[in-house]
Amino acid sequence: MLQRENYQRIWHTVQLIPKGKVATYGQVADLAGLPGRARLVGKALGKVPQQGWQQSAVPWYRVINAQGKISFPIGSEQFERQQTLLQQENVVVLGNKINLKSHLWVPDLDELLFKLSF
DNA sequence: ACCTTGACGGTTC
DNA sequence: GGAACCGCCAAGG
Repeated sequence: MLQRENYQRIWHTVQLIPKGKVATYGQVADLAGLPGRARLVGKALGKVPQQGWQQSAVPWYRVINAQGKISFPIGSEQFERQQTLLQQENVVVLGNKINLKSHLWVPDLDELLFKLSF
């Protein structure tokens, strides 16, 4: 299917997010060559193979929303899990606020040119 | 085939 | 800041 191709692009892109950094859904969508389709990123992440809470090849937890917040209801199990995983990488999460100024991933030219050719 | 539901985001007020 | 609105589109009912 074609949408499977989109998911692959998204997963591939998410894998490039370095440890200790985060990216937004919209940013990932853009980098994956799917501008304007941030919601699709959320969907794709929910369908990551091995979708359990154990470590997957795709660091889904490094993706947050444009407001710098975790997109799960505060207090939910998923919220806690994501927060924990982020904090394990020294990403500061205070009151569901992440400082994008210091933690947002800014891909360098090398990555844009060679790792993502969409 | 129609309707609803999202791990969203930008614009506007 | 925050809330309302709209655009987005794959899945599931």
